[in-house]
Amino acid sequence: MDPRSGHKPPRRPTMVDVAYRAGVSVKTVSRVVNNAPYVQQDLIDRVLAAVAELGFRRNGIAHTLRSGRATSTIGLVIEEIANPFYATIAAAAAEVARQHDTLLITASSEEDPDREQHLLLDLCSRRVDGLLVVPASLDHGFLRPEVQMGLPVVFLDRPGGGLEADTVLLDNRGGARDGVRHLLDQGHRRIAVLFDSLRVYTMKERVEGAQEASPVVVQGGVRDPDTAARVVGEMLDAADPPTAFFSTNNRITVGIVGELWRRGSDAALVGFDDFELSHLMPRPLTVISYDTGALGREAAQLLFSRIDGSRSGPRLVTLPTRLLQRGLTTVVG
Amino acid sequence: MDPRSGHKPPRRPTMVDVAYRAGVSVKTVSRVVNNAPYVQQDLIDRVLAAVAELGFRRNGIAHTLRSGRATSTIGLVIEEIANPFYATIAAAAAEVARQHDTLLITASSEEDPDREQHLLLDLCSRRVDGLLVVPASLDHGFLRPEVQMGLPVVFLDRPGGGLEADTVLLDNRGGARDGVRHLLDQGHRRIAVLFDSLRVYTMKERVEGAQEASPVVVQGGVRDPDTAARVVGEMLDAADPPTAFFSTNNRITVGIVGELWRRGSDAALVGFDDFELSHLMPRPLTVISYDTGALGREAAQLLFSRIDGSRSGPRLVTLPTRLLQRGLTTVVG
DNA sequence: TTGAAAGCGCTAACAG
DNA sequence: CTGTTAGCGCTTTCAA
Repeated sequence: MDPRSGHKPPRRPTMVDVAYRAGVSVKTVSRVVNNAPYVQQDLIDRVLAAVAELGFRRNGIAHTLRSGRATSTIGLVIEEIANPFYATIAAAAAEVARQHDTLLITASSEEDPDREQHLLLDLCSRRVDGLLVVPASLDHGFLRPEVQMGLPVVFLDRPGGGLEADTVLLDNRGGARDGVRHLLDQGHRRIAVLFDSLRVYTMKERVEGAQEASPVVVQGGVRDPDTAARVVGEMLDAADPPTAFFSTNNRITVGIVGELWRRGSDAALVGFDDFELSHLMPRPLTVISYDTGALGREAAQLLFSRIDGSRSGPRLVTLPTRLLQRGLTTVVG
Repeated sequence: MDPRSGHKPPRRPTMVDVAYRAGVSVKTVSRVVNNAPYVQQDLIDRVLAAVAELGFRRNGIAHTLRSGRATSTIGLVIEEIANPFYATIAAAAAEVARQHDTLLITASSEEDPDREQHLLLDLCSRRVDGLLVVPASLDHGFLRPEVQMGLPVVFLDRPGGGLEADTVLLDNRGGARDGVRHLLDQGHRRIAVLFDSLRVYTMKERVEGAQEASPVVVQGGVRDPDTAARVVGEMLDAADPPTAFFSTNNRITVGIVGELWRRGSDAALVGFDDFELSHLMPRPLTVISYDTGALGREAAQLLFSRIDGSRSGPRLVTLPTRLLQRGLTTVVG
């Protein structure tokens, strides 16, 4: 590019530039910029004028490096930002962070352990003040050096592996148990439980919770609503069909709702997770609900208590679930 | 605290520590850590061993300050992280960022112009490489110095004010026009348009687009589903009721669906925004759909093209909408 | 191929 | 109250 082409020099003004322009020392500029006390109004005015004229803005990088203070940034590693569950967690964490004048870097692991590790270590390099992690892998030992040097880590939704750290979980097992008991109370004895994979912590807990309540028919590999619909169809067409279904997540629940509605079936349905518009589903259902925001909030609060210096042993918080009636009570068709 | 209480010194090892331990110079450590060429394998091994033993991790703050390179961070300021619309935008932006080895700081303005300004300037201090902004205020002139010094800014969903910058919008006006025309084609002549506030850019565009297609009855102040339901009830109970409703966002749409269902009304409904589970709504409806992810993706791609040096004039991208049939086709009741 | 010295922009610790 | 000096941890010269 032609250096004479009139582009403003892309170099940002520094405190030295401001000091020169205002005719004061750099330290005075620093004091004014940081609202330090004991500066003459006269100098304050001159500095602020120079700041405005030059378009100066403190370089937070240099500030953080020199002062050794916190970056006022925390990291959140989740599976998928667009998923409403994680989005709600992120929003709650961001709000707690804001109360501590801290910003949130959110990144998706996409369930990939390598990616999770890469992201977490990158965040460590950036010297975040703390880490909120929905584990995608079973081993987080690679974080141990960082934790030993004072980096607080909180796991949420699932326990982390190979690292002692605060953890916030849902009562998956208890919720599932309650859900199946609810069906038993209504007289159901043939109950089918649909789940995706037992390798996912929450799913395993939920299936086991269901089994604690009653012997049930379990069916895995249900990874999306369409599969759920197909599986329900097959079960209802088979001999001695289930009179009730228990779903272990809301994607499965939605698939079941659709299929039961299409068939005009009156089979009962209890599903883990509430979801938006569940009250407008075309048939009644019961959901196992919980406070997703609380998950993020509790985790973030725990994190900041550590950042603020709390040194007690690792804490485990388990959040309760509750049953709610959902769906339109007039049957469609 | 007792200094002898066995806590590991919270001081992180630096390249100096690693160099000392490996018996090499700091510069060699730097070379190894950064995978620079021309280092003897022997030294590489010793340095890596020392790195592992000490739990060294490069201080990204110092790296960024000294090298003057990008922070590999971009900022996204939206209204509300938990809202699926913004969550989808954030996910798309994060994915594009990832392709550029960049992390995303997401912050909510909560529609508060002061908070928006504070957040944006904070992000500038942190020397993010670029800014993605869903405007909450009408004037972003305060960003001009930063933009002049080379900070790329892209507005999305709404135009920014007082600042020339790339912008990515939806075709709100055209979508609304198409929606109302769809109702006209079906023979409807008494069409009610429900909206929240004309001070919101997208809402104003949508209402005006509807009016471009046909004279309609407009009703503002509809800020949530319950209000929408109440308003619909009042309209249907009045003399000469509308035969069709046009909703300007999905919250209003959901409220209308519920009320029409409760009344068993066969009034037609077209709503701006598609939404999750719209296909399971207990009555037919038509939605004006668009690719929310594309909004975030286009904006982020535009941002990175600027970060990578593109210097053409400000660009405006408008994304298309399309009509889709939703809802269960058997009427509930 | 390796190292010594300087310095990124800022603030801590002094001295005045 | 204000200024000078040194240095955060790293990378960029530039010698060796």
